[in-house]
Amino acid sequence: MITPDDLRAIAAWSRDLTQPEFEEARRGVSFRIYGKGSNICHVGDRLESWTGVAEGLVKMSTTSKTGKSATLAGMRAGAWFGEGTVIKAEPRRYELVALRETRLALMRRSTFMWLFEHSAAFNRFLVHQFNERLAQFIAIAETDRTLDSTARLARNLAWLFNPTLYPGQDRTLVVSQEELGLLAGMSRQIANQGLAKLEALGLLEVGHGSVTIRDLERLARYEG
DNA sequence: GCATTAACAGCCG
DNA sequence: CGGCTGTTAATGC
Repeated sequence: MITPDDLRAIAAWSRDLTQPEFEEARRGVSFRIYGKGSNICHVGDRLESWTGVAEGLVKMSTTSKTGKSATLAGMRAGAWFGEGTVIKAEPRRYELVALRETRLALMRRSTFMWLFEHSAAFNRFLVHQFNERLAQFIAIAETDRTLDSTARLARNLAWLFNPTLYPGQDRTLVVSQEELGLLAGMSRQIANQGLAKLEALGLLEVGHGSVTIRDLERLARYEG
């Protein structure tokens, strides 16, 4: 079972629960580690747990009929996902890949359903998260075909700093240019060029193995 | 033109 | 040292 401090650290939603709700959540969470590049699940898998990223970096993507892979969301430590699959008790509709060594927190379906039935705070969190994801997916539908590589990079980066999905995060993320390339669907070299462009515009600052956001609003809206 | 892979020197932790 | 960065060359759609 996860310690209270660890749960609070990796799950912003847990901080708003009542004491009994928090204890119920704590009892239902366990961990699992995935190696770099490993598949967490394929389309159609019945990964029945609600899932949080405790450490690492995960890509959620779909593959079109023509075989092209498109990123739906990048998720860093603190992200939680899979509620749609758990609530509807249906197979996953997307692929999940660990872009680096990743530790996932798995919440039993029964625990999730208990919180869903009993906790107002938990439901508030779910609504906010649904709302944010919907906005992201609408953005994909609107613009994905026309965006150049730099704009795709900008959007994928902005997701990782979404203040609703990651409340209280600072402006710096430890992430390599290769990982950003994997996330945004481009080679490391092109990710490198894109970062240089965005840095020149003052939207972010590139460090050695890290990125610091300077202007999240403009980064999220960047379209070339 | 814009992307990819391969290669490599240089830098950083 | 090992990993990451910045850059170039060769090549492909």
